[in-house]
Amino acid sequence: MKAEDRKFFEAKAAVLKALAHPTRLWMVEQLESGEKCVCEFAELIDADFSTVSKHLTVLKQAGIVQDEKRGKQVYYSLKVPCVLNFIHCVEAVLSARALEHLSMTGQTDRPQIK
Amino acid sequence: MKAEDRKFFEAKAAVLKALAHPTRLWMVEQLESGEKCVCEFAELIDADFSTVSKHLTVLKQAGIVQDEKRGKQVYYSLKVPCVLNFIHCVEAVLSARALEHLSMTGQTDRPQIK
DNA sequence: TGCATATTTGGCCATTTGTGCAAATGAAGG
DNA sequence: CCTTCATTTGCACAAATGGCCAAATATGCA
Repeated sequence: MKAEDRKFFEAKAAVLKALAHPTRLWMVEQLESGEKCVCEFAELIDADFSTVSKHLTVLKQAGIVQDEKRGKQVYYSLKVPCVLNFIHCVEAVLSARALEHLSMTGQTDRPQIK
Repeated sequence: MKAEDRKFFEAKAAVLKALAHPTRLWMVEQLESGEKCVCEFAELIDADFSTVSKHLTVLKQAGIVQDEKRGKQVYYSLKVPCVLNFIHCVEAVLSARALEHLSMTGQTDRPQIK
């Protein structure tokens, strides 16, 4: 594999890595309905402000969200909405896996997406 | 956030995490053109067999690829082809970021990417 | 059988990641 | 200027990850 190709794969992997955390994934989905400030996120999940802030920084560095300071608050919003599409594909992976498991465990339900 | 929701986000994040590595991402893209055995991957990149094998195991656990043993070799193939679509979205994120860098280093105002 | 080939597994170690706490920054309004 | 509120940054530490080596496992063939 060429060095430039490697760079490209590293860059793409970095974007996926930013999304590959339950809290950050949740944040991205929250942003589907519009911008939110850090305090709103912190209120919805039970985590330290600094933790929330750091997760948002990771998403921002990856180029997935953008921030805007208005007054005392910082508002985050989706910068590349198509990320939502592929989260649906991730759900397809889970469904495929669930089907397999189903036939093994007999489970019939699965958490709902809102 | 409810416990079941958290589980769901953890599951989705786990799938993304499996893809969030340059080597594994490369492997998935290689599979676009059809199944490959472990030795083919090991040959194409310069890595230990055990390393290649472990990466493939991660992808398999995530439900992204499937394996089939035929003779002495184990062939891996894509199980959920739609993952390829969202890799394209990842590239869109990179493009947006590249545009932004351009405008930051250039003389004009920064255009908003939506 | 026994041997060669293909792949997986286990151990070990360096590096990265996630988290909370405490301290620092920055804006708004007395 | 001083205080307050919202957010970020630095620090420390536990946990997870990636990589290689060596050993184990599995398959096909002589």
